[in-house]
Amino acid sequence: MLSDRQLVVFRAIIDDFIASAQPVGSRSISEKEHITVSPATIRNIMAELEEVGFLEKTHSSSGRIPSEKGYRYYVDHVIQPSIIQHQQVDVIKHLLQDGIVEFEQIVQLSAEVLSELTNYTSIILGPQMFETKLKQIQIVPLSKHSAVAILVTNTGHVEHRSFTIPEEYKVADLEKLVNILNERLRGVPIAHLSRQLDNEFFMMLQQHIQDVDTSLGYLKEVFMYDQPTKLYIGGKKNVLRQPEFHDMNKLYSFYSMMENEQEIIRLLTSEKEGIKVTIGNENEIDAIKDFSLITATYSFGQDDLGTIALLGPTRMEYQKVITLLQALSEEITDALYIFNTKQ
Amino acid sequence: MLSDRQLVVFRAIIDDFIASAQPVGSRSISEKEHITVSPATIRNIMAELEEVGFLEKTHSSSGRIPSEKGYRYYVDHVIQPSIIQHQQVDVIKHLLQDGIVEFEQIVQLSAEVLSELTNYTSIILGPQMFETKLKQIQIVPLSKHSAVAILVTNTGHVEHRSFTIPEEYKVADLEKLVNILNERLRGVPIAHLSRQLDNEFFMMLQQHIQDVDTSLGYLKEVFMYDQPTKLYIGGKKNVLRQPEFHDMNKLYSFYSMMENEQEIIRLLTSEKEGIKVTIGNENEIDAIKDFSLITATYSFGQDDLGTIALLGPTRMEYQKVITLLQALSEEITDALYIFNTKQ
DNA sequence: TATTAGCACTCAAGAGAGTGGAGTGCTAAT
DNA sequence: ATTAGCACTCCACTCTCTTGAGTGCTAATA
Repeated sequence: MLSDRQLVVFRAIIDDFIASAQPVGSRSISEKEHITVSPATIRNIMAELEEVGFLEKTHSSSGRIPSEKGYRYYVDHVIQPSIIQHQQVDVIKHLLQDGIVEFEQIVQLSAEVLSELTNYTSIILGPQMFETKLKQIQIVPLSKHSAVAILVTNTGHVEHRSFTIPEEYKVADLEKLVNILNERLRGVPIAHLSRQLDNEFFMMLQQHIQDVDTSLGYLKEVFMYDQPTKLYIGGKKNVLRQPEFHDMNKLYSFYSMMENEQEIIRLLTSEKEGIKVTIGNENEIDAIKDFSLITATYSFGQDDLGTIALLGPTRMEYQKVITLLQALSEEITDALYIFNTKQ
Repeated sequence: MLSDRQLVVFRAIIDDFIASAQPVGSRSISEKEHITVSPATIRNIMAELEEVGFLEKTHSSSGRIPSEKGYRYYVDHVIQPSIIQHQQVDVIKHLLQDGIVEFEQIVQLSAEVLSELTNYTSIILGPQMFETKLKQIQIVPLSKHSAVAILVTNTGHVEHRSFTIPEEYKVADLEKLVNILNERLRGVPIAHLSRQLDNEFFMMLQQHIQDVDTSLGYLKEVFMYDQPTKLYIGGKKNVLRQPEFHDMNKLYSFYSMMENEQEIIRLLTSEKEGIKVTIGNENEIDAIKDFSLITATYSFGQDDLGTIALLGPTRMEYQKVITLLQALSEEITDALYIFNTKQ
């Protein structure tokens, strides 16, 4: 689509703008080492690139800035699968391999490191536990009228919830119930728990315990929290370092969005594997229409996908960030695979 | 210290500035309903207030703004223990009483509501668990080489950590160990757990299990996480609404600090009960030398203190905020008391 | 035919100068 | 004691002017 000449200039302009955040003039491009033509020639090429919609001017006599369409082309066709940023990935590699203590710690730390390496905001979405299975249910009574239900998964994840024991119940009843549940529910995917409770067990339980309705109601409530997908965010402060966001309204809507976990989860939840780049107005959410979002998936077990993402200005270091995310997602997948099989 | 006249004017100026964030002129004060004197008289009084250091000018012919010393006097001597903001407290009261499901949810929600009611940033520090006691230890094996240790407190709090089982161990050994620990440690304050493990049990355990050193080492590691004091923050975006913070450097240092949980915890951890106000430079941490911090404590059980705090500009609605925090801390204390005794 | 030097043109951004207005302090009159 | 009145100060705004970095176009060049 673009001639070689155009491509060279286009890339130079994008790289320059990504670094400086300032409109790029023909002179500064012609002065670059690998470019030998005069500013006038650059201007002609720039005019061509503007013609196809890859560049824009901020005013009639200003330098050029890349358009969103330009970034899109850059990401899709210009970026080369480059040499992976070894030094950077290594930092995280060490984190992941050194001592895998707790999955959550790793992820939290990865998010922080990632945002420091890039100066953007990093978001990591914990895997959705489609494949995670119930290992054990336990109920620890705290007093006559309250108890904690604890739920352990095969991945070592622990969820818990305290609840009040209805008057008419006895601890013994609960224990009986838990025993039955443990026998029958062990190995059931977490995601199917509440459905399971509804279906097959209602009848069976009736044989053992009276007043099934209430007890089921309670248990369902305990297990129903719709699997809180955990979210780890690092470097929210980094938006403040970008000149394009030195604007209170943009900042406000950004930080508002960042306080709304549900929205972020919706934004990042992805079915497809691989890297996805959405640029500026391609984003559905208004608050980040000035941002670019790059997401990569990592796998957890065979079917579960988690997401790593970076959120920064449309003027983002796509090349660096994409290779970094790609490498990192593989690292995490590997680390989790080891983590999984060790168990 | 201040005459009645001075006090009336002083309060009027502070209230005006808190509302407008603009230097206050003599005319606008003299026009207030409850003030009958002329601007010239106000100017004289203003000069007196400036003399004692309660007011400042931004330049020689500007209106007055309160100094930090002025705010200090205002907080210490001018604010009246006012009618409690019933409507506002009621919102939270309902939250707390409606259905106490999970302590953490309540606190999280309180933080959000608090920041919305005030337009400042709210921080709630979970109680330090001096008084919280161990209810039960459980170990759920996940595989041959890994297990999760779960720790339930009498307050329904659950902590967990997964760990690798050393080669030479058998699950049976662990179970024996846990049984012993459960017998002997039940009721021990969480804070003393690891000390207890060190002292008395070493010898006793030796009788039952060989290779005590290693097992103790593992268990200590599991229980050692120095009780992560949980932090709930709401309304970080609200700083952006304050004109005095429309400055990237201030914002950056604020948000940087907000990403540093340890520092916040250190800032809020308090030994004394009651409300504490620190204004501007009274704060030790540079990042909030332009802020005022108001902290109130709530009690959890007999000895444990948690903290609720609000962070806003020095131009803060002290009166409203102080009464609100006071009321809220009582509500939380009450709610927790009920929560505790129910168990 | 592609390149480039040259030139006229545009526009943002910054510097000065001028103005209006909101504020002050001081003094003299009430 | 209070206040009207006045001179004064300084910010904030507007206007104009200048500068410089950029453009597009044209005509000359290789």
